[in-house]
Amino acid sequence: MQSHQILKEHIAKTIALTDDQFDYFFSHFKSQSFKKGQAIIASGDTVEREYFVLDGCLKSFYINDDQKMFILQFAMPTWWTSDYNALYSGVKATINVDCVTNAEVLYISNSDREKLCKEIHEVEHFFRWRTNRGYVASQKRLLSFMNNDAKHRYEELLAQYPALYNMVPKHLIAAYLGVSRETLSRLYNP
Amino acid sequence: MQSHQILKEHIAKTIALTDDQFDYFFSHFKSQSFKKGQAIIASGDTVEREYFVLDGCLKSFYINDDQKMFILQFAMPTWWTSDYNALYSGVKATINVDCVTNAEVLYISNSDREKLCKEIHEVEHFFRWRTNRGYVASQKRLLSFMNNDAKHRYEELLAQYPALYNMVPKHLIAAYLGVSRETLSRLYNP
DNA sequence: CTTAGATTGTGATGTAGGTCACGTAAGTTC
DNA sequence: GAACTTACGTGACCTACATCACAATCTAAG
Repeated sequence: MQSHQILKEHIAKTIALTDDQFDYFFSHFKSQSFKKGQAIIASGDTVEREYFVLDGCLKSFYINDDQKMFILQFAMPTWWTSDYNALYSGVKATINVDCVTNAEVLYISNSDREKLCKEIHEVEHFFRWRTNRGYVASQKRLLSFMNNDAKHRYEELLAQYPALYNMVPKHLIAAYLGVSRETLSRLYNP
Repeated sequence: MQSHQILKEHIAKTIALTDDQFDYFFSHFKSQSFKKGQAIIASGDTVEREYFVLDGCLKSFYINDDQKMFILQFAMPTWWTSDYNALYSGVKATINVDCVTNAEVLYISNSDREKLCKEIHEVEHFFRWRTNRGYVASQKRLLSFMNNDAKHRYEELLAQYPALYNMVPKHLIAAYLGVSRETLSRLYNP
């Protein structure tokens, strides 16, 4: 499927744009291919773009002072990702984004998104709802962290993304769950 | 200060409305007083409104099956709160909101907010940015949970809201940090 | 084929924080 | 001002998970 069509169907779930409007909207995106392991945003970068995944899987993650990795999000097809704090506030990136698998993405610059939001009211509506959903999801995950143990969170994750199990190495799943890879290993090999 | 003025100054930080536009916007809000301890949203409710705090302090929290409380947010003056999952999706509340102190709030219905967002492009922009900031804050808190121990999170909280220390009982701070009140007590009485 | 790097399992041991139990002090209510 | 309730501290013990160490596969590059 064409990237044009993938994005169009994704947008159409939230707002109704005419074909001309969508073509104009789409003209602000560029596509790019990445290889497995390749970095898209590195800590310290100036972040100017956000990414829409067409194919493959990205991860956004934080590396702490002890070089330990914490994964905020796996971005699958039709997911958006970036270091939003850096993108919105203009500060340097503290979050990294790279490729778990080979990946195809569309990207749009922060300024083009803002321009489109201003020009087309419906587009602003779309981005408001996208963030609304992200906010609710983020609060749910926070609650799960406070409330549930690692085993419970692991089952939750697999229920939500069965594909992940055979797609990404276990130490990345551990980094998403916030446990050590050893503990994760013991969870399903008791 | 009048509630009209408090909301006006809050909104003006993000968007520019004419006086007439703001008056129209404001006409969709109603004010309400609550006593300390009073419930605003209870788990199981249908949620139709979101709340803007004028004075006092609210908390939004989750109660798990063991009757253990987890605080998502303390809402201070000029903060917004609700069960956003319930509000946006029309499902029953799973989050509770009540008053840590006596409180004055403004509230607006979900349908009036959506109507205003449609009628006034700038208003939609305001709510998009409000959620953007909330999303970034929520991700930061999630990272802090994964990365830092309870003592670190406690110091972070006090740095961010020094007022809380003398305003809310310690067991609520513990419920925000995701530790038991005993552990919190031992953190600052070593 | 061969070597180097990932990936995963598993034992031994350490620790942050939970739970239970009890005591004290400070508000509240009648 | 007595009777309750809420807030807070603290000791004893328990548990989930981290860390360290080592072995076994598996994969990819030369």
